Amino acid sequence: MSNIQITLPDGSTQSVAAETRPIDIAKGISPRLADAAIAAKVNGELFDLTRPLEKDATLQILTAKDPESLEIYRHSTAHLLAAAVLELYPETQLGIGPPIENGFYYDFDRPTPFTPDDLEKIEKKMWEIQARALPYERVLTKKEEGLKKYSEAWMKCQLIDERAGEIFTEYTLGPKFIDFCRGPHIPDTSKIKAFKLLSIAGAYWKGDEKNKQLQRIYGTAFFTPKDLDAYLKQVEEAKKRDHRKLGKELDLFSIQELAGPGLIFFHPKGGIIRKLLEDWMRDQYLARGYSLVYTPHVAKLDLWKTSGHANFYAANMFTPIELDDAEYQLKPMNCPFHILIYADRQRSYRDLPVRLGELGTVYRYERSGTLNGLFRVRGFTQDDAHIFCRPDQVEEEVVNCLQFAIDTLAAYGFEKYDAEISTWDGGASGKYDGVAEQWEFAEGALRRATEKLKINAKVVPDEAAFYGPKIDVKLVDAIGRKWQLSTVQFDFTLPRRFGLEYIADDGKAHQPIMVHRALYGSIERFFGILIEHYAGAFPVWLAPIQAIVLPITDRQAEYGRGIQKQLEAAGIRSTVDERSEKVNLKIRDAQMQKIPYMLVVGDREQESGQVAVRNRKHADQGAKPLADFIADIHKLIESKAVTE
RNA sequence: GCCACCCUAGCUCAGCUGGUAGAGCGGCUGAUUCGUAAUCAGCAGGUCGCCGGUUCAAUCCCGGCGGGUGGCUCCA
Repeated sequence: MSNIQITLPDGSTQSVAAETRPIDIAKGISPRLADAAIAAKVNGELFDLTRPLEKDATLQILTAKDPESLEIYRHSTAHLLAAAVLELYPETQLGIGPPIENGFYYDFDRPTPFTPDDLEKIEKKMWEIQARALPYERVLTKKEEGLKKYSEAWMKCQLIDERAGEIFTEYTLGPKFIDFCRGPHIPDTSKIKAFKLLSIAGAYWKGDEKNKQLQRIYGTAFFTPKDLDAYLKQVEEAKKRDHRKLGKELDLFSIQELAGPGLIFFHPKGGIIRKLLEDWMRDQYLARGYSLVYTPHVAKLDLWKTSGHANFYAANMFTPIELDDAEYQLKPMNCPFHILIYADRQRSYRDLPVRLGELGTVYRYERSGTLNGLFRVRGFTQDDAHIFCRPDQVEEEVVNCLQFAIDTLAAYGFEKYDAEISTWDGGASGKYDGVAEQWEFAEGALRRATEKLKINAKVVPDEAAFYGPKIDVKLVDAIGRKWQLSTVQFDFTLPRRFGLEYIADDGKAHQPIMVHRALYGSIERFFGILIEHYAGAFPVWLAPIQAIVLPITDRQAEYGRGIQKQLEAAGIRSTVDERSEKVNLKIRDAQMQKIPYMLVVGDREQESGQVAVRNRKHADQGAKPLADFIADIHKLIESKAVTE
């Protein structure tokens, strides 16, 4: 047998017998490396540690430190899950079982659904198999043979049929489990140290609801129990911040069964926050050259036929309302209304850009299963604006929109964000409206705008809306979750459908470029994100109650009321807690309501004419004259500070 | 919409294999007047989501409907 040359990452080379396995080389380097090894990278391709090396190659041994490792490890854990399911329920058919962002899942087809009790049983069985240190073995099978061998396994046949080459790889785990899989995997189950099955869900085969619905088991896995624990704690933390929970506890909003799902009621405390969000946005509109408009909530169905929504958006609209003269449609979008305003008079190139902004409430029929608190609702208000401009103005408009989006994020305390440009498929599928020239022009404008603003934007091909390319901004919240927020989208379709035009300097009519943009996205959703980002402890300028006066005994009640009157006069949202309760209790309640400032007043303060300031985050701040406190809090409010 | 699970006092939840319900918090009343995260006592409060079925008897078992949670799908 001839020797092959293996080059390691440090540049050193070794000559080894062909068919040597990466794990052998790792052992040769150090037993500890062999022990820590998860997989190998051979000429840039991921390899099992036990897959023989056939020719000269560069070799990297992957350990838990390498980013690819966790995915491989989770993928292997998914196989372990499937093997356990097969041992317990041999009649089960296997779907797919990939690693995902925070773990893995495996899809199964079986006549009876899994129960939460099954999850426990399966987990136990997984540990049993884990203890056997079963190897993950790579098997090569011919396509023909495979199809014959698995003729009774319908999902496997489909996968082999669609994806397999002439020879495909399978991985076995113990006597029963074998799966069509590209790999690679960890050497054996003893490497798996920490995992947990999390939930059961229905999922359609290949994600298509026309297909059979399978049973999906979600789980997660980490290299150490400590990491798993940390992850589960983070999930707990996210639960504590759940805006639905906080919305109830802080009395911000509700959804009323009698009124219908997906429809939001803003309570007084949520209402004041909404008012502030709206004011901020309207002020920004006016400061940035937008015009404010107001449009109706319904319009004749004919409008939606002209816009095309009655056709392609029908599934997401409330059904039309029959009146005596015509059918009316609750609006799912603001665009056609803004277009009507644009088209209501003749426009000169000198009038452009026309920027029409509105906080427009729209109603969309979302399937009941997709509704989710404030995040996905059936009635919501978009901070929607449409810009109609000349081609030579496009780039500046896009830059301004993106700058506006970034300023919005900063104003609410979001420091990190991602951007994504969604482009078309080059016209290959024919599913996109407009011509190549338009797409290239618009996509170029988006790209140049991100370069100019030094925004790192990922380009995602074939993800655009059918009517034009777009850029989406995703924020990263306090606990690292990403939320899709702002969007800037070109629209090649509506200007054409409505015959929009302006008279250019050549005296001829031209079609304006139309840009949709929403920065909060939806006020409801943005509110929900804010609740979770701040865990309900809103910045002082947004806090529904900014200060609460806490008299220690009834003797200071009147003094306390006087303080509150002065706060009110200074424009500070405040209350007094006059209950005959201990100050400890009042503080506890105020803390739980996340009120930024508690002004404790006892005999001492009354005599000196001061207030003892307690901050919700920094506790006791000592006594000071009320005027000083008012000056301090005014500074925070005026600067819209996100810390205090 | 589909799959699984859930719905018991205002809130959070307990209630064994069917025998018409409990706690804590909250509310009300009274006592207490207290210095930086829960003072004590008493009282009130529920056709156990709704409709139907099985049963001598249903919060519990079965079916339908409504609402919610986690997913699938979609997106603001």
